[in-house]
This record gives sequence, C-alpha cells and structure tokens, in this order.
Amino acid sequence: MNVQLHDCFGKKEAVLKSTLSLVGKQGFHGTPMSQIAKNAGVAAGTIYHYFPSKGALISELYIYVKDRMAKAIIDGDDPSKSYKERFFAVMVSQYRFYVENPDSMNFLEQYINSPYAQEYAHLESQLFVEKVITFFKYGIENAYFKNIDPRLLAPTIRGTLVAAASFQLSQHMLFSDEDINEVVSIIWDGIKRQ
Amino acid sequence: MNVQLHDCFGKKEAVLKSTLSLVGKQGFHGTPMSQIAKNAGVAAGTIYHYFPSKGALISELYIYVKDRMAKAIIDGDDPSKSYKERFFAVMVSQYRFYVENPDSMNFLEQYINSPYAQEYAHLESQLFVEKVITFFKYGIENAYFKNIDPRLLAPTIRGTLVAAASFQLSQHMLFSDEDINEVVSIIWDGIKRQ
DNA sequence: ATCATGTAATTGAACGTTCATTCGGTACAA
DNA sequence: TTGTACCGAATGAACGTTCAATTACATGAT
Repeated sequence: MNVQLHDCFGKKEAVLKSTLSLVGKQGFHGTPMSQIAKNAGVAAGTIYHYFPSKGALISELYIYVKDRMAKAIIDGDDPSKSYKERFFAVMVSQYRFYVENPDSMNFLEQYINSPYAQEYAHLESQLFVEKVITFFKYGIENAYFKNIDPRLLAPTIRGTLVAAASFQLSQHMLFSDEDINEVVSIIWDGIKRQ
Repeated sequence: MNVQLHDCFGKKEAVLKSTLSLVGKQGFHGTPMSQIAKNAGVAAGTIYHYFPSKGALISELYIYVKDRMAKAIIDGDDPSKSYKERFFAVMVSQYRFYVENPDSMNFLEQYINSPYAQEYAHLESQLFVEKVITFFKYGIENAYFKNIDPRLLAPTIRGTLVAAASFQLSQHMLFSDEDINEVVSIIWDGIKRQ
C-alpha cells in the first residue's frame, strides 16, 4: 500500500513527463539521467527498464509530445467550415498549445536541431502525419496556397508560430484573440494565393 | 621556423573556425574540446589561453558569426533604392549567407535555443544591431509593415529564411533567383501593410 | 485460504568512460 | 630576465549505463 501507487499512471509516463519538464528548461546536455530519475521519483536504473538509452527516451518523448500537440490541433478543427476559417482555427490551436505548454515547445525546437533527430529520423508521430499534414496537403492540392513545395510549408509556419509564442512567453504578455489572429494573418497572407 | 606559423592568422581564429565547423555538424554536446583542438591544429591547453571556458568560446563564436552575417547582409544593400527593393535584396543576401555557410546557420539556430544564449544573453553583435536592426526599425517607423511588435519581426523573418535554406540544403537542390524571390515574397506578403 | 514458484518491477551503488579544465614545462621574443 | 604563446599529459568531476540484490505481484497447486 505504497504512496507511490496513488500518484501516477505508471512510472514510464512519470519519466517522460520529468524529462520533458527538465529538458524544456535546461536542454539535453543540461539534464543528466540521475536528475530525470530523481525528478520522476524513480531510481536511475528504473529508466533503463523502460528505455534502452537516453537517446531512445528522448526520441520516444518526441512522439509523445507531438501526439499530444496533434490532438490539441485537431480539437480546434470543424470540417464544416470554410478552409480559411479552418486554417485560422488550426493555427490558433497550435499557437495556444505552444503558449500553454512551453516545455513542449522548447523540447520540440531543441529536438529538431539535435543529433537525436537525425539518429532517430524514422520516428514520427502517426497522428500528426495523418491529421495535420493531411490538412495542409488538402490546402495545397486545392490551390489555397502559393505554389510552394509542401515540405517548405510546415517549417515556415512553425517558424512564425514559435517566434510569436516564445516572444509572448518571454515578455510575460497576454495576447488577446485579436493579437493571435494578427500573428496567424502573417502566415496566411504570406502563403495564400494572392 | 615551424610550419604552423604559415597556415593561419593566429590560432585563436583557427579555434573559432574549428568550433564552428564541428558544432555546426555535431551540436554542442557532441563536440568535445579535445576534438576542437585537434581539428584546429592546436593543443587542448592552448584554447584556454584565448578563452576562459567552453561557454565563453561558444558565446564569442556567436558574436563572430553574427558579425560576418551582418557584413554579408549589408553588402546587398543599396540605400538609393526603394525600401521594398532594399528589403528584398537584404533578405536574399541573408538567405544566400545561410546556404553558403550552413555551419553558421546551424550554429546560430542551436545557440538560440541553448543554455549558453541565456547565460551570455548580454552579448550581441554590435554590427548586426547597428545595421540590420536599424534597417528594420526604419521599415516599422515608416509604416511599410503591419503594426507588429518589432521584437516579433526578427524571429518571424528568421524562421522563414532558415526553414527555406535548410530545406534547400537537405534536399541538395539548386534554387534559382526566382525561387529565392518566392521565399522572400512569403515574408514580405506576410508582414507588409496590406 | 495458504503457500510455492516464476516473472516483472525497482533499487542504488558501482563501473568505466568521457570530458572540461589545470598545470608544469618548453621555446622564443623583447 | 621577464613575459607570452604553446604544449599535452594529468586531474577530478560528471555522466550514462550496468548489475546483483530486493521487492511486488500474478498464477496455480494444495
């Protein structure tokens, strides 16, 4: 009848959450496995029961985070609306996800420019690809956007959203719905077919 | 009459260049000081004659790289032209700098989301602030742009340029002048006053 | 119910390696 | 002689990972 039993859905998830919060603040090389373990209320060795290595832990966390982001994005989508309205709603959802989960945003940004991303390049969130990428493909195929290589679209959009979100966070500002719409307009005006 | 004397303008710059090339490819935690030294043709201890620590080396490299980028950007500027033309020329120069110096681009991107950037937050390239930032301030004050917080502008622009440049590099593609103009148009159409 | 048995979960000290940094020493110039 | 540039082996701390030992728990026989 240990107290531990109450506080979470398995130690594996505790390790993932601990890693996310620490790496989001301190970076990969700033967070040793020992600290991840202590922060998760777990012994160092336990981590290796669930993950074969630090790299595998990090890359599995990437999927975990991106799945959650995909869910948050899809939540804002209403397929009965116009494509432009849907695009704005989806972008606003992604923006909100970043602002409400700064650790996730920081982690994703760091992961993208890290050796891990190349070593585990084959791993990607199924949910994100199926739902989010599909949504953008539709916009490209139906000529809502400029004739840009689709692989250029995703990082371009991400760049602007991340820039805005981390600006808001660093300045401790509150953005109104109007402000957020302004940011999404930068993206939309940039890529829409004029 | 050592051969070493011939091959460079001081070992300090050799160390900086060595660090840039290695960190650009392997990341911060992937490049030990010993490797930086060997790659620069220098003993490990010598690095500490010029830089008090690894962090200081990295942050000084940041200034070094950003100075070079500022110079490359300014080179493309002709103050006699219209602001829109100047904007496009400046953006194209920055894009070219990224593509021609991928190590610099990777290094800058990694630096921005790293503990070093916060630890040495007070250090910034004078040249970049004086020339490049000033140029954008002019555009804001003279209402060429949407009414965006100027601190949002820089990361937004960088996000798109980096996305495009690293896409080109990763795909081993050749972008025509027209292609590059298309990318800059995304930025311009996004932020210009409609 | 009780116990025996096997398997999975968990622990944390210990290991071997790697790394940033130090330091005693050499060479040469002023 | 003094100081500057440079070397590279040595140092010690930190790190990822391993492992022998312990506990928790499910299963099945009695």
